[in-house]
Amino acid sequence: MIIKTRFPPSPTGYLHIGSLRTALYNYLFAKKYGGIFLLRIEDTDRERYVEGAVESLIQTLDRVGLICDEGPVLVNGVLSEKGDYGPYTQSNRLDTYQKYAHQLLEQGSAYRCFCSKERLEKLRSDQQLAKLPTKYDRACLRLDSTEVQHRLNNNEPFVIRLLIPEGETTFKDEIRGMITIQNSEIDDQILLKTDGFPTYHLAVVVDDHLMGVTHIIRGEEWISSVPKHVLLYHVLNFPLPSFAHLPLILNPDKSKLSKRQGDVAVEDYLKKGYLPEALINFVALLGFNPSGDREIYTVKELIESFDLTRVNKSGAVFDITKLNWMNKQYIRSLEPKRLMDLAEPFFNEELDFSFEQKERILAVEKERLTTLQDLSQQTSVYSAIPLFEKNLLVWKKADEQDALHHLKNIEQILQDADEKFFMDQLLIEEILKKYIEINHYQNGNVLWPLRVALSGQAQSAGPFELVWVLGKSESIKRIQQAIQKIIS
RNA sequence: GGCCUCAUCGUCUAACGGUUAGGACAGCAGGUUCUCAUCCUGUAAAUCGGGGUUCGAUUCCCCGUGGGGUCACCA
Repeated sequence: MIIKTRFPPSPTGYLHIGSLRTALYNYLFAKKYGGIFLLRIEDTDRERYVEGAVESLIQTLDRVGLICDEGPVLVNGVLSEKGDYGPYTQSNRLDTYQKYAHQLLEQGSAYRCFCSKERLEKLRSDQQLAKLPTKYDRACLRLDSTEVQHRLNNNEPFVIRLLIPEGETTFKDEIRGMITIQNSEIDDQILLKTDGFPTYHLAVVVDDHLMGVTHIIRGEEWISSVPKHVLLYHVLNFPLPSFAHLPLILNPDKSKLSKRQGDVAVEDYLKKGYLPEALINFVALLGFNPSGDREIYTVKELIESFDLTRVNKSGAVFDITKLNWMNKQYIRSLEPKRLMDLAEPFFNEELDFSFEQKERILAVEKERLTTLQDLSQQTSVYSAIPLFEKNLLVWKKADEQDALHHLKNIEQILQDADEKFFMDQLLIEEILKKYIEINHYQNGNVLWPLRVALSGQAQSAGPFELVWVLGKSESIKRIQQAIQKIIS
């Protein structure tokens, strides 16, 4: 049997962090067993329809590397599908759901309900007042067939409800074990709405079966509706898949992760300069741990070590400070080309750096970045030197004359150096350090004023790096300006 | 409130029923470095409570307590 997992988002226009983890775990599980990762669009709520949401969803999944094996794909920006079980968008499968809903009607496993929303709301509020469980009272189940026929002839709108039998329902969750619930606790779930669209419950069961899904891995918020689904599988005579419900990702106050308390959209984090790799790594470890004392894992390693039985049962707080740390790790260690691809959009366009300059700036500044967004603020120094007081040029253990002396000498060294010198950061360091060594100077006496002359800042990248990025003429120009500052 | 469910440092987590309860992030204190960022060292910090079972419970069972989820013609 081929393992098939699925990720069925409702297209709301953004990808929730929790959904990212759900998608990732589905992906990891499928890949680990050589299975199929399926993407399905669950858009049966037309009131929440968002134009272009599917496209942006697929793009986001693409950016974080969660490419589905089956389902909707974007080819040159145009939506199409791959796989033999389509369509993979539920709004294109209405006939299928209706067919099964009517089959259940004929079987006597479901019934029509003509109750208005108003009546249902009243019923619910009365039940709440009386502190009773809120359940449909099955008024329409008691309608005789001539009455039903009469209402149908009158074109009265109706929904189709699942008739929950007596007894209890037990199912196995791969993470939590056996769970049993009394059927009397379950409402006669609406399967087909008045508009002919299915509810989640019907659509998910029908689709998962028809599409050959073997493992359902999703958030814990679904656990209470599993019994309905199990009952549906039973009356539809479908074999049961495996269920695994993931613990929730939490706000710092331990409630379910929500807007209000920070960003929840993957797109927001990408926009802020968090790397896809970091996001994936971070989210993977929210609720799962391969074994022990490691934090950084490649996707390949995650696939190898993924194990549903090692997924935690309790919720995990989304801790941005740890994400920041991890993002920093990835920025510092990512392959330069990949990093540049990700970082380029974050350079301030007004600064107008050449690609080569960007490469050097990134090589230098990546040591100091928490997110790529920091790039826009931290790089202006390479474009123009900020204003600064001449006192800043003086090393704490020296004086103006000392600074002047060294700046002049280094200016001369740079003047005499050829272009090759400025191409090689290590060579720059070697030559300037030699100047310090042979004259028995202290590092600070030379490097502090040089660094300030080049950056205009008390805190910046090192002087060798600055010379390398700024190049010959700009470096010399800045040193000359500093010299003037002291003299005048 | 009913039902379901969960429970190790502030946070993410590790620990065949036997460990001085480990690691990471954040914190604090030092150190390296021209500054920043790194890096290094050290430090503080947890098994929710009560009963069992056992020679021995973080680990198994029960009861509390606390948290969370869910109770729509939303997914």
